[in-house]
Amino acid sequence: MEDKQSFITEARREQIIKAAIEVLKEIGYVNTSLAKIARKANISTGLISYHFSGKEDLMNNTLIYLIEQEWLFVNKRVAQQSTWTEKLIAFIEANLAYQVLNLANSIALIEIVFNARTSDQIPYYLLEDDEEDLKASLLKEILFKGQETNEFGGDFNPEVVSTIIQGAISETMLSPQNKHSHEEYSLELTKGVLKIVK
Amino acid sequence: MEDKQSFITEARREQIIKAAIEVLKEIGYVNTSLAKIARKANISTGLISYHFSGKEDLMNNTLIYLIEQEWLFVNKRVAQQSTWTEKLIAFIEANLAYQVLNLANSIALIEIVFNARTSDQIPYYLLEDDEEDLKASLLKEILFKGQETNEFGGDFNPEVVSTIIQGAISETMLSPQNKHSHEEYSLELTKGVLKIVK
DNA sequence: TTATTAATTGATCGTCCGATCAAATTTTAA
DNA sequence: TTAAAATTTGATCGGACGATCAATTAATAA
Repeated sequence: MEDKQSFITEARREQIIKAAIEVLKEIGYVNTSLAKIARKANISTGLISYHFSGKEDLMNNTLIYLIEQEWLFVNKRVAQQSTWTEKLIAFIEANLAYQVLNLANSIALIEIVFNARTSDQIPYYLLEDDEEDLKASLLKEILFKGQETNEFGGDFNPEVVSTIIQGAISETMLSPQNKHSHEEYSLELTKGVLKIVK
Repeated sequence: MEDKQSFITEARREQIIKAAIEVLKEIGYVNTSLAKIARKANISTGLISYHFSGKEDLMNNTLIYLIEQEWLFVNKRVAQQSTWTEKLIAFIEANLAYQVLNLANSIALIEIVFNARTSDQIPYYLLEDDEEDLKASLLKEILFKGQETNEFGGDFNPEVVSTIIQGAISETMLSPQNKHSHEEYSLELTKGVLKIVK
């Protein structure tokens, strides 16, 4: 039946995507080829072209997969909290935790974001997402609502603070801080953010 | 004479590097080739190989050039200030200003950092620099000294705050904030940072 | 001026890539 | 069981790449 077929196809597509993530992590976007992804997945090169319309399509689907995985993880933890302060802390901690727990995913995400481009050749990292980026929207919502309900102070710009927080989270991945552990960084970051919003 | 020769060579090398920066900005690292750089510089492909040992060598030299340009700009502005608070604000504002004034340089820097790799295949963005990164060292010094001299408060970790600031600066490039101008962002960011360190 | 060295060209080589497709295999439906 | 459809293989194609190098031109020094 269709269900079974689409199930097989879906499983194969996920297998290919996971192989792509591994290869991206190991050798980076520049050196990643369909042949190497096929070898990693123990399938033939042609099979990738059968399930994806080309390299670009595979990379786009891998990006979507990675963004969704991250979103599911972060959103789950945030949703468990009730106050905006708790949600804000959960957001930061969940992001940092995800990076540690899913290093390959985080690296693959970076490799794609900084190399893949839209059909009009604009790199994803210079794209103005806003509406499409669920994670960024969630963070902005937390900051806005926390301010509206007077749980946070009024002396900060939610848009700007949102960027600061996202930057601080991203930067952690890029600069391996030996001096302090991840827990320590998480603690210090939330402390600093609370100083800004409270 | 040697001086004249090395002067010509140096001029040619800089011409090639500047062409590389333009091409990197326009089409990204993945699509950048020596042939395209040569065409941009109106020279033959072989000439690039004459002045650089290969593509990798050219990219490494371009990276060094870009880092130095940024460093000269930022350090100059910071050095003009006397107090650590002034230096900290100058550091942030100079970084943001450089990105706006030298967009091509900033984009080319990103393209290289996220794609070029060391001889042992470690991507630069996962490298633990610390000592070599003058800009990062300067920021840490400002935070440390400001704390030592009690110009800043003691309730923050300089290493962590350094990462937060660098992340916030980098993130500005990546998320074009339409809502607020660069000046506004600069103002809000320094305000937030001062809340953390004061 | 002339011999030597430096700088530059552009054609060419081998390699790897993404994409294609006829053939083989497996799965599904009748 | 059998015909049809879906899945998978692996060889092959044209193209772009980085690198090389003999040949040419320009600059320098004697």
